[in-house]
Amino acid sequence: MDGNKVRNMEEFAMLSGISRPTLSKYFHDPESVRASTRDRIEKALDEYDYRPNIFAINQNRRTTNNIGIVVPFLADPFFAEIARNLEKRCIDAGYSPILFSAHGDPVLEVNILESLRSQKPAGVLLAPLGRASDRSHIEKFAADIPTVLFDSRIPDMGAAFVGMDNTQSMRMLVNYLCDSGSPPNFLEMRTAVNPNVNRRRNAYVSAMEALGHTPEIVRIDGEGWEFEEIGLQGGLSAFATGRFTSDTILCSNDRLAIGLLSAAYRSKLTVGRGGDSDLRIAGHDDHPFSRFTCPALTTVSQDYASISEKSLEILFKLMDTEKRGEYASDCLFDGILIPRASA
Amino acid sequence: MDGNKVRNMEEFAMLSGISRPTLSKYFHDPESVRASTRDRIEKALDEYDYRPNIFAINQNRRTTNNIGIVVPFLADPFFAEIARNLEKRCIDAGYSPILFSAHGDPVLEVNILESLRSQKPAGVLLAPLGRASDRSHIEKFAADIPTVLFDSRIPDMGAAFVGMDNTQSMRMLVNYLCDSGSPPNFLEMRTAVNPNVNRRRNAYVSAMEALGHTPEIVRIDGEGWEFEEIGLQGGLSAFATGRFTSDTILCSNDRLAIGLLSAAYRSKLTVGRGGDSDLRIAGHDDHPFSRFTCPALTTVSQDYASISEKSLEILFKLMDTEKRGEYASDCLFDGILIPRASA
DNA sequence: AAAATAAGTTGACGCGCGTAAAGTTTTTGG
DNA sequence: CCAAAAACTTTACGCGCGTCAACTTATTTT
Repeated sequence: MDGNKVRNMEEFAMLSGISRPTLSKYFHDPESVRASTRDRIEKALDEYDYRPNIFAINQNRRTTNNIGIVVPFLADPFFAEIARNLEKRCIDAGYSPILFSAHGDPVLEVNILESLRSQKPAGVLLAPLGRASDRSHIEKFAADIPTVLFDSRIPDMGAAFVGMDNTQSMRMLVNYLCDSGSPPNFLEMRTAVNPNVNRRRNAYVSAMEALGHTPEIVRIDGEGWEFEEIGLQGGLSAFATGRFTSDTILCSNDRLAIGLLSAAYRSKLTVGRGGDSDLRIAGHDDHPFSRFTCPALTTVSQDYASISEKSLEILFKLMDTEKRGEYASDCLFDGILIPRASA
Repeated sequence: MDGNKVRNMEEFAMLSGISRPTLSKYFHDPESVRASTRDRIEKALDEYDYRPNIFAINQNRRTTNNIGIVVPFLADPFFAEIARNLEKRCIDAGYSPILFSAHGDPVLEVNILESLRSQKPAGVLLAPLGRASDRSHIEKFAADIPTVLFDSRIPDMGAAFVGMDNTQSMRMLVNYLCDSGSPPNFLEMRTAVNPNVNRRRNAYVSAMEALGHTPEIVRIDGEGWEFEEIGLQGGLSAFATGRFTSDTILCSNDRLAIGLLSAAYRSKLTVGRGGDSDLRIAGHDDHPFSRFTCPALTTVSQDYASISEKSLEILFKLMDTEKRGEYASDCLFDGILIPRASA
C-alpha cells in the first residue's frame, strides 16, 4: 500500500471502481464475490491503505466475531496456559479472542461480564471464580450470550460446562499412593476458593474409605490466590506442630503442593518415592511448573488441549443454534496420572 | 433496574425526561451536568436497563478509552504478573485495558498491532518479542499511536521505553557472587530471544573483568519460550559433560535457573550457599515462583510496581500531548538484589 | 428583583457501514 | 447463440450516537 489513507468505504469504492455494497459483501466474506472481482478489490487494497471501520461494522450487527475468554486469575500459569490454548483455537477458527482476568476479584468478574455484554461477543468461555462468583449474574449472562463454563463448575448452573472429573482423578491418585506407600493425608486451604476443591476432598474421602483407610484432612489458613505462599506457610507450621499423620501428603492442587515442597525443603525433610525419603507429596492439575520442581511433582494431568477443544466445540454449537438450552450438557474429562519423583 | 430494555439513547431520553444531548454529555462525563440533573439521570438509569452502544460511541470519536497491553508470552508468569499490575492501574485510571499475548510468535505480534490499530486505542503498552519482532512495523505503529515499550528495548527505536538497568543488576549480582564465593559462570540460551540477554551477558563480562576474573559463558541449545525445559535439558548435559568451570552459575533469567535447579537435583548435585553444597545458582528477574524453588532462588528483583507505574505515567503524558517525540525518553530502574538460599 | 450566566432543550446533520430494492451487466449452460 | 442465473451497480434508508446552532429555562450575581 502506498500509504494513501482512505477515509471510508465510499471513497475506496470510488478509487477501486467497485460499488460499495459489493465491497461490503467482500469484507464480510471474500468468497462471496466473483474471483475476478475479488482480485480487483485485493489489487486496490494493495495500492490503497484502507481498512473498514470496525465500530461502524459492529454497530448494526447483532453480534460481533469476538469471543470472550474470562479466567479467574491469569497470574496462575494454569489459566495462562489454558487461555493461550483457547486463544489460538479461536484465531484459527476466524474469531477474535478477547482475554480477561478477574484477578481473583468477584466484583471485577461482574464488571468484566458487563463490559463483555456491550461488546456483543459471539460467545464467551468463562472459568468462573467459583465460590466467590455472583451466580445469578453469571446465570443471567449465560442466558443472553452463548456461554461455556470451564474448569470450575457452579452448582445448579444451567450453562454448558467442560472440565475434569475430579472424582475420577482423585480416586486414581489415592489408589496410586496407597498402592505405592502409605495412605495419604489430604491438604487443603481452609477457605475453599472454588467448588473443585470440595469435590476433590469428597473424592479423597470416599476413595480412602473404599480402600478401608481412614481419611485425614489437614486444613491450612490463608485467603486469596497466593497458593504457593499459603502452602509454604501452612506447611512449615504443619510440619513444626506435627499435624500430618502420614508420610504421604496429597494436596488439593499443584500450587499448594509447590508451596509444600518448599516448606519440606526448609524443614529439612526429603521428598521422594525412594524408601530413604521422609515424605511423599502429590498434587493435582499438572501445573506447567510441576515438571521442574525438586523433586518433580507427581500429579494428575488436566488435558489442556482436550478441554479447550471441547469447550470451543460446544461453544460453536451454542452459537450456531437458537435452542441453546438443549446443548447445556456437561462434559467431564478423565485426568491422567503423571507419576514423577515426588511420590 | 426493572429489566425494561431500552433500545437507544433517544428512547431513554423520552423515558427519563432528559434531552438526548444532555444524556450524551452525562455519559461522556457525569460531572459535566448539574447535580440535580445527574440525580434524575441516575434514578432513571436505576429504573430502566440502558447502556450506551459502545460501537456507536466509538465510531465518531478519534480515539477510544481503551489501552492496549501487549506482552510476548503470557504463559510466562513474569508477564502475567506485569500485565495484572498494568491492568489494575488502567482500570483505576478510568481506562479499559485490552490484553494481548503474542505467544512468542512475531507474526501474531504484527497481527495484534494491526487489529489494535483499528481499535483506536488511546495508548498502548507494548513488551515486544525482542529480536524476532518486526522493528519497522513497531516503529510505524508507535509513530501513529501513543506507545510505551517496556521490558525489552529494541535498539534504535524512537518510542519511549521503561525497563530495568540490566547492566547495573548484573554487576550487582556478579559482585555479590564473587564476594560470597567463587566467580560465576554465565548460562544463557544460544539463540537469545530478546536484547536483554545480550545486555546481561555483556554486563556479566565487564563486571567479571572489572574484578579481575575471567568470564566464562556457557551456551545451551533450545529455541522458543520453554525456558525451564531448555534449562533442564541443557543443564543435564552440561553437568554430564562437565562444561561448567565454576561451582557458581549465574543464569540469564530465573526461568532458565529454575530448569537448571531441576537439572542439578536430577544430577544429584546439591545447591545452596552453605559450604557443604556442590553448587550455587542465581537467576534474574525475581520470577513469582523463585521464592518457592528448592532451594529458594537468589535473583535480582524487577520492581513490577515501579515499572508498571512509570510506564503508565509516561503513556499518559504521551496521550496528553501532541508533541510526542519530546517525551520519548528512556527510563531504567535499578534492580534489587534478592539473596536467597540458592547462592 | 433584574441582569448575567450556566445548564438544558429542540432540531438537524454527520459518522461509516449494513442492507434492501430495482435495474444492469456478466457468466453459465443447454 | 440465446435465455436463465448470477453478480454487480445505483439509490436510498437505517443504526445509535456525537455535536452544533438557536432557543428556552434555571441558577447565580450584584
